Amino acid sequence: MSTESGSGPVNVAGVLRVATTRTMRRLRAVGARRITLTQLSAMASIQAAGELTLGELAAREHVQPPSMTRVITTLHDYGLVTRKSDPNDGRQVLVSLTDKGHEILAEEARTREAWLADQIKDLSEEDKQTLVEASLILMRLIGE
Amino acid sequence: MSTESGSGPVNVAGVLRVATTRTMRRLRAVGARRITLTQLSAMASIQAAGELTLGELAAREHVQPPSMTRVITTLHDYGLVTRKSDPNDGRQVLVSLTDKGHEILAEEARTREAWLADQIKDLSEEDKQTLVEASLILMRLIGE
DNA sequence: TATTGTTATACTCTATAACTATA
DNA sequence: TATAGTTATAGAGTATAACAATA
Repeated sequence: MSTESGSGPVNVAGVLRVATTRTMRRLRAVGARRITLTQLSAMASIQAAGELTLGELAAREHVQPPSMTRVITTLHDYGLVTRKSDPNDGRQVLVSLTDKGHEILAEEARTREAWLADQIKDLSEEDKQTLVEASLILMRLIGE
Repeated sequence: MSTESGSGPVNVAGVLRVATTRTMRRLRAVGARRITLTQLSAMASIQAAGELTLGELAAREHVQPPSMTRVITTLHDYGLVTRKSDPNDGRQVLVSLTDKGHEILAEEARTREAWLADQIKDLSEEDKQTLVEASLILMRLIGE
């Protein structure tokens, strides 16, 4: 967990934790106020899958089913997702995006990331590459 | 905001947002259940400063004063921080860690980061370095 | 009057436990 | 009886608006 560098051993986990915590706070604070980060993330997963059960979605997002029920209920109230019973197994609920959901997802993703993208745009190509690589390492690390 | 690479332009902000969101979820979920990430982060800032006002602390943590009041109230209830009026300006509240606070901070930081550190330990030195560099770029980007 | 912090209020995110419906 | 999802409940984290105390 320690990496030697110019100034001695580095607590990688600690540095990463602080950076992640503060980046999340900023991303939340900067939000467009219509769709939350959690909802956006869920919608992105639904879009990627096309259609999937609530349980699968909860697993992919690493949250418990009751948490996902809430997210989906809100998105359904907004008219952004559809829910229907699986014809083969009435216990399961199949979730997908509505047309409006696809539109809003694209629009929100742009708006939501505008601030971050704006900070990033002046970075060197090398720094951008570092951020992308670190993101990929993280996704691998946390199992997604 | 786009970085050309082998497979075309990359949405750096988007990739980073997803990675950050999921890493935070994992870090919260893995927590030791006594002290939260927010409290831990506040305590680390207090320790770094030695003693500081509630307002300064809120600014460093990028939260509003009422949010920090809550965090400090909880930590005070736990006996981990002291609050006293600034003798030179009765409006201000000076916050510092108690002995127990220092102990718990050290212990919690270890426990809390253990999971992440465990994932990280098998990475190549190069990947570790990438995570550290990305963290530093992020901290610079979000203004801390 | 301006500043610092607190209280009141509200909303999101998340979890666990208990319940319902279906298999 | 086992599984998928929902409802009930609770606590953390955060914000804005209104207030109190001090300068």
